[in-house]
Amino acid sequence: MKHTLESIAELAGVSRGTVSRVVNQLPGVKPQVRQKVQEIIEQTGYVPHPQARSLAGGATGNIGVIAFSDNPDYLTHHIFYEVLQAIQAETAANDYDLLLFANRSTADKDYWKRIGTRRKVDGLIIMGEHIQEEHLLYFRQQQIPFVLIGKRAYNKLSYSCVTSDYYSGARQAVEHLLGLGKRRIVYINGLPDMYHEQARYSGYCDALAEAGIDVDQALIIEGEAKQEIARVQVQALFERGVLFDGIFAANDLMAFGALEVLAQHQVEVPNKVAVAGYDDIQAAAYYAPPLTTVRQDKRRLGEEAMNMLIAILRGQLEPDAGVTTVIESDLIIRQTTVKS
Amino acid sequence: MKHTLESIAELAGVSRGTVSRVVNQLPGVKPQVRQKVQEIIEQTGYVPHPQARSLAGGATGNIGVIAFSDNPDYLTHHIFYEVLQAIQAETAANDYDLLLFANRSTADKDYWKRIGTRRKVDGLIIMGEHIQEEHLLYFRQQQIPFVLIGKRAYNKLSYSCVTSDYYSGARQAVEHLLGLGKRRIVYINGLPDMYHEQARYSGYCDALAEAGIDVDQALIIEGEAKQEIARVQVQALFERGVLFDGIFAANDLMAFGALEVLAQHQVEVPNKVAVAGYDDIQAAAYYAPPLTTVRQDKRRLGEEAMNMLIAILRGQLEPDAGVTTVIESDLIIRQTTVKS
DNA sequence: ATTATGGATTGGAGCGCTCCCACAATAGGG
DNA sequence: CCCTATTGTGGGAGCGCTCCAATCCATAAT
Repeated sequence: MKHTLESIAELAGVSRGTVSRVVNQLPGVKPQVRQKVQEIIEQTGYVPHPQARSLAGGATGNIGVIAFSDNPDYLTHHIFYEVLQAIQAETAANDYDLLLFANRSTADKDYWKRIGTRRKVDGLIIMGEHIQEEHLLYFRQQQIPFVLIGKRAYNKLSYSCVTSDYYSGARQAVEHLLGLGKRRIVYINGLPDMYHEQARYSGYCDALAEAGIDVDQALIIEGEAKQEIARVQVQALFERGVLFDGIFAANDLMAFGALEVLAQHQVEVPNKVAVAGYDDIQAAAYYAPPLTTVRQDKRRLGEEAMNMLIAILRGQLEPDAGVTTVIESDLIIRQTTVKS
Repeated sequence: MKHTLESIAELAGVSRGTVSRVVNQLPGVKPQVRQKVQEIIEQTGYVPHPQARSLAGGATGNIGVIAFSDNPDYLTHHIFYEVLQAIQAETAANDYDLLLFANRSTADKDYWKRIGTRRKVDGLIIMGEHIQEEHLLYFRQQQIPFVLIGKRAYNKLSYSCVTSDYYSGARQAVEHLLGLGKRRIVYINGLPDMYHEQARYSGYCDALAEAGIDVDQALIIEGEAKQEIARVQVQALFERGVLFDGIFAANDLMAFGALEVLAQHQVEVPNKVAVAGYDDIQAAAYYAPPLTTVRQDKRRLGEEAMNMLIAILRGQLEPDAGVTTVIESDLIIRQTTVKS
């Protein structure tokens, strides 16, 4: 039993237009008529046809999520899937459906453009490490409203985003290490050209500054944000004879890499060297020893991004308003810094 | 510059119908005409409007994935997100888009029905632990072709599915434990009413049988598939004074639970008791000691499911053909069974 | 009672496609 | 060279909706 606007209209003894107004909660319908129509809709279980609606110029009722990452295991990477999960829940709660895209620049170079050409979404949440200004300019030009998760600096672009407080997260971690009496704290950076790496680095520097310690560039490690790279680089520190008593890594896997090297050199953790990571991936709690790390609130990250996007879609927020919502992070103290 | 069938038709000097036939690769167009039209399409970058197409009775170009799970962290749970990732990649490669649904029966009870009423997908991949026959009957009745990941037994229903080989996975794990000389192997089951739990249990029994060992029901533990439950139940084994020298758990988290209790009782692993898990979640490799476990090939699970669904959508496979594709699993040997 | 006024309601046009039938062009057989 | 098969092509109808004049109907003001 398929119902359409027309069939509902007939049943209610009104016209198509009126039913449409009721369905879309638009003004200009007498309360009694609205009520009557609503009853019929309830009885029949009528649901508007999304494709027809969207073809006629309305919305699609879909939200897109795209992850820009060259990592084929993008979902596994960091905390994507936990954020995604929150977004999905929020999307469903707001009666939208969720389209999941993932762009690996290595494969189909222009994959991400299909979001524009196919026009299947009303709005977009953009995540990932490989977001380019080009991408955002395109979506803006295609008039697809978007919200970023994670902040970035661009020349020509003002956009809204949700980001966790990397500055304060890093600062908490480093202050914690300082509080343990550590003075020479290595910072294992990821790719330093990203906004959040800079924020973390500032947190690191400010924490040291407040403790009256100068930043020693010999303790700053940069490179790809991978476990293997961290391992090699911490090994190099040993070979160069650099002394240190603490390590703060920009993500948990890099902390694991550092811990492996420490174990190889039979350095006592946390007594000789204390280690803190970032992200609180599931494995962090299970690592031996369990890893002290900064936990991002992935659920809120996703929720706030959706709320912001919905505000934009409802016209309550300008698409290029450039609002930034910052989500606090918590330091989770485990045994790489404090003996249980 | 927006193009439509009509505008392309005009440019090519043919009719809408002809262009449509070219776009959809239908027969009945002279080669030269087809070529000509194809050129114009290429030049203009014309892309058919999916909503219009679908309204007019065509396909949506979307594949849905739904996870039935009461766990709010469904994506985190087991290996969902790794399978999802593979599905996404495969979907994109086949020029479909992916809609992600997640049903928690606790929240909106009829959430999953929107997939039927909204008709946004051409086909569905169904995952999760809480799939009911009712769900599948509904999708069948709504004529939405689907493929399951994981096998199940239903009365009235024949469906196609992709599942990993739980029987052989379990058997490999148990044979491995037997090979270490273990004789009294505990099996920590999840919810035993599921097909794959039964398959695993058969694998366990058959491995024992071949080694000439009788199954001792005192060694079989059942309950919810959670770390906490496993912990409590292994603790109970100690309290009851049950002797054992091996543990095979139906998932990694339960293996972790068991290992915690062993550590508390200062039981040497693997010498006194060897432990194997199932799934190979990321944390398994990082656990102390690293966990021997059965790795499911999540990528192939997703890929095969998509391939099967696409075959159905192309009419190459009957929706109710009842084909089962079995994906082998590998035993990953780590230090809970073999000292490094 | 009559007209202005503004909100409620109607229904046509059109979104871009697929489906399908009618018709045109071509090929084959006598 | 004409008549019939066959294949190729054109375009109307319609999918279910939104948008937008045009029209209708109350009510209040004259």
